[in-house]
Parts: sequence; structure tokens; C-alpha cells
Amino acid sequence: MPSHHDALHAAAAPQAVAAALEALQARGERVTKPRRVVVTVLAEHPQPLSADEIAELVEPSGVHRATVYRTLERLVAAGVASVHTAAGAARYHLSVSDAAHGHLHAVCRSCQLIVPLPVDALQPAIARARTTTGFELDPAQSVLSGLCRRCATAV
Amino acid sequence: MPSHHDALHAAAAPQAVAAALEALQARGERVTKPRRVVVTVLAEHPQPLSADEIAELVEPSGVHRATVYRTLERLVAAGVASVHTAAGAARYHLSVSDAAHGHLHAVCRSCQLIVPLPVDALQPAIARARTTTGFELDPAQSVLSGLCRRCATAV
DNA sequence: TTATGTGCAAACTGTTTGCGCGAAG
DNA sequence: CTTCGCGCAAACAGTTTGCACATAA
Repeated sequence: MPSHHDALHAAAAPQAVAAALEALQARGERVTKPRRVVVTVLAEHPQPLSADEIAELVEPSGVHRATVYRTLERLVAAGVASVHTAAGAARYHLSVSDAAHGHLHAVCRSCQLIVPLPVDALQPAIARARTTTGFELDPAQSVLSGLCRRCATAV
Repeated sequence: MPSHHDALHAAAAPQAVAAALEALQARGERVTKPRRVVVTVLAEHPQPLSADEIAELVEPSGVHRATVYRTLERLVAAGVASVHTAAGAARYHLSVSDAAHGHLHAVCRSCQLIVPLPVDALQPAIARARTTTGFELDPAQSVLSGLCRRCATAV
């Protein structure tokens, strides 16, 4: 059941798909049908998806589960996708590092709700980490944790 | 092979152990020998340990693997311990906010190195998240990700 | 043509659970 | 005494891997 919401993302997706595949190619990787399918699914779903959910979404195209895992691994290595490992299965999303739509998420440790945060919220932490330890933080790959508004007040 | 380093932590541990066990008791949980053993191990190792590593460390005391998992689960629920799920197996540590070993960590996405960061580095992000989304970030439960100095410069 | 990716099935790691005994409160 | 936790062994979910075939470059 494709929703109005999905349609919006589907419309914005093509450039993201092309960019991701180009990044792979730039790394010397091949652009195959399964990879196109997986990247397209990611582009159409901005919220983090589990490998299992992706596998189901690409199943009609005959793409195998193991291939989904292998593709996600390459995408993350290429910096094209990010992975969150907060609760249960790992979740993936494209890491369009466009400042405007950059991804920074927080996961509620009580109800697992995923909440998007303003990307620049991490800016001071990034600067601080760089000067004190030389560590280069990447907001798109970081998962903040705590309690969402509902769970925090429900105590 | 107990190192000089370990001895230092072992010396500081007792209060942490007592505090953790009291917190459990306050929650109506029982204080058992296995729980004392697990908490002690955590107190003696400020760096995040995997359930597997803990299981090996408590094995001489005859504490079973499954009990380690169950105990860690309770400790986290009680807010006494924190869990990081960045790479591979989950890693646990007591969430005492001892400023010296500040419990904010970053994981290198390339070499998996775990680097401690100054706890207050996240302060601005915490304030920002609270005002914009009502989310209550917990530094001890958050894992930042990116590239460590070595991997960042090795590109 | 040849290196790389894929489907498949099976292994593997990390974690959870049902059960009957044992111990904490 | 009674409720909760434990050890044990078996199940389970998520992920990885070896192999033979297919396909992008």
C-alpha cells in the first residue's frame, strides 16, 4: 500500500540513487541490478530499515538476503550508507551528507522510537573531539541514546 | 595477568560495587553472589566489556553465561550499567559518571577502536535535543561514531 | 575474457528461554 | 515459606561464508 508519503520520497529518490551508485563505481565496485534495487529501496525510505525489511522489499526483484547484507556492507564502507545498531537488528539508511538533510538520530532506550535531531546539534561535540583526541566524528554514523519525550515524562 | 592499571581500578571499585548493588536492591531485586561477581568485574574494568568477556572473567566463580546476560539486562534496566551496540557484540560498563573516565565513547568505524571522550562534549547537543524535540539524551548510553586519529589520517 | 558479484544452503555468533533446583528475603 | 534467581541445555535471530554459476567491465 504505497502512501502519499512514499510517493514524495520516490520522487526525490533518483538523484540519490545515481549518486550512491556513482560513489560505488568510483571505488572500483560494479553496478549490478541487485545493488540498484537495494539502493533504490533505501532512497525511497529515509527512515532506517533493517536488513530483513530491505530483504522483504527487494524480494519481488529476486534479490537474495545474503546479497542484501553484502551490498549494505559495501555501501557503508563507501560511506554511502550509515548503520545504526541500537536495538536488535542493525538499521541502514543512505547517508546523504548534504548538510540540509544530514542524518542525526536519537533512539529511545525505553520504546525504541527513532527521533531525528538537528544535524548541527553535534557540531560542538565534533569540534571538542577533534581537539582533545583527534577523533573525527561523523553525525550520520552516530546514534545518540536516551529517553524520548513520552518515556521521559512517563517516569 | 593483572596489570598495574587493573590494580588502580580494583582499588577504586568497592564503592561502585556497593552503589550498584544498592540500586538493584532499591528496585526490589535480590543481591546474589553471581550479581556481586558481575558487578565487581564491571567495576574493575572501566572500558566497555562484551558479555562474552565478562563471562570468561566470572567463569572461575562458576557464574553461568546465561546469568551474565540476565544480570546485565537488570543492571541496564536499573540504569546502573550502560550498553553500547556499535560493532559486533554489545559492550557493557557501569554508568558511574566518574569524570576521570567520563562515560562517553566514540567507536572508529574503520578499526573499531573505542575512544573515551570528555563527557561534557555532548552538553550542547543535550540542550539542543531537549529544546527542539523534548528528547533526553544520556551520554553514558550514546555511542558516537567516526574515524579515530590514525584511521582519519591514514586515508 | 576475467575479475567480481550472486544465489543458495549451511555454518556461526551472540543472545534468549523453558525448566526444575536452590537460595534470598 | 515463598518468590525470585540460577545453572543447564536447547532454541533462536541475525549475520556470515564456501561454493559453483552468472555477469559487468
